[in-house]
Amino acid sequence: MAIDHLDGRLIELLAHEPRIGVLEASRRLGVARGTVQARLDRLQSNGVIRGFGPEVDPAALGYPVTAFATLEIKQGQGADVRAHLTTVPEVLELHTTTGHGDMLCRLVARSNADLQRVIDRVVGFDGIVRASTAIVMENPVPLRIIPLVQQASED
Amino acid sequence: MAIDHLDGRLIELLAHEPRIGVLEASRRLGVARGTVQARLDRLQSNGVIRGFGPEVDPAALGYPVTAFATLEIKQGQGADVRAHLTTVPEVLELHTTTGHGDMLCRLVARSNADLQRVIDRVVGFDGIVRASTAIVMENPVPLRIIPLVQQASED
DNA sequence: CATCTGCTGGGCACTATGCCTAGCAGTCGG
DNA sequence: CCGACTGCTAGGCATAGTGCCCAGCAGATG
Repeated sequence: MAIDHLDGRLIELLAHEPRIGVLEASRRLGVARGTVQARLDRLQSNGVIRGFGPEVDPAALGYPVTAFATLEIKQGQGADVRAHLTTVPEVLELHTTTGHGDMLCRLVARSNADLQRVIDRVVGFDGIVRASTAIVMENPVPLRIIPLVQQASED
Repeated sequence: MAIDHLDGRLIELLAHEPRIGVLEASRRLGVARGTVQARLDRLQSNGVIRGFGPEVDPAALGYPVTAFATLEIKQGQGADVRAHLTTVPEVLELHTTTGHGDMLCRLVARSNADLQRVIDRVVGFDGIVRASTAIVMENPVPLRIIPLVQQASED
């Protein structure tokens, strides 16, 4: 379940040079090719590595504005709200949380004006009582995993 | 800058079968290999596709608890707080947002008890006035981009 | 009309892949 | 102490994909 140091180095290597092959990776890590292949297989069937999907930048697609919306949901309407939000392409992510606000979602939009349209679409649904939105100005730490991998591989 | 329908189909294909090669992709899309190669190069130098890094699941690394923390920052301490949060491996993401002088960060932890340790470490810093944390219970919509790609490729 | 750009379809040498084998070191329960 | 088991090494092999080239052709543009 936990990962060892070699796993950690492999993940770091893959994160740094994603299009690298198994053979090249084995050279860099100083181990046999079969070892890298076996580790990769294990990490993937473990679920540690979910996949190698392309990381698409919403800004480059024409959606430079990101915001987080906290939604308050009417009791018992959770499933309906989830289904509704799933149909909105600008909703990139949705979580249900503890606390008074029940859901947190990440939105993108073409502009600040467009964000209004997106929010209207998001909250224009019966089960949503109230929404409060925070627009992202800067992203000092973009989604990262390497530091955690390093910590996890030192056990 | 914007992407066309072929770009969209290519990204979808890559998202669905990440380890696919250029040749196989060209067969699936019914175009020449050189075309796929050229599109991929363009999407990458465009910044639309940032990379193909491995998607690591924090839960599989032993960090099954996710939380979002809203931080209130003392005026003028922003840079220091950013630097501090960057050093905490459990901080996966950090945004500065509009609203009452705030930051929003995504945290993970080994357990609910461990989350307390992480939060203490995060807020145990001078520039942070107050923090409110929402623990994630469910993730009905995991981070996704395909619906947005589809919308963007229809123009 | 000439030029440019993007796609096609093909060819080439080189390299990586997937899959196999055999040997060897370390671990663990009996 | 032994046998079984697991994980790594090191190599071989056929197949397939890659990177890089070319000439031709269609559509858009000035």
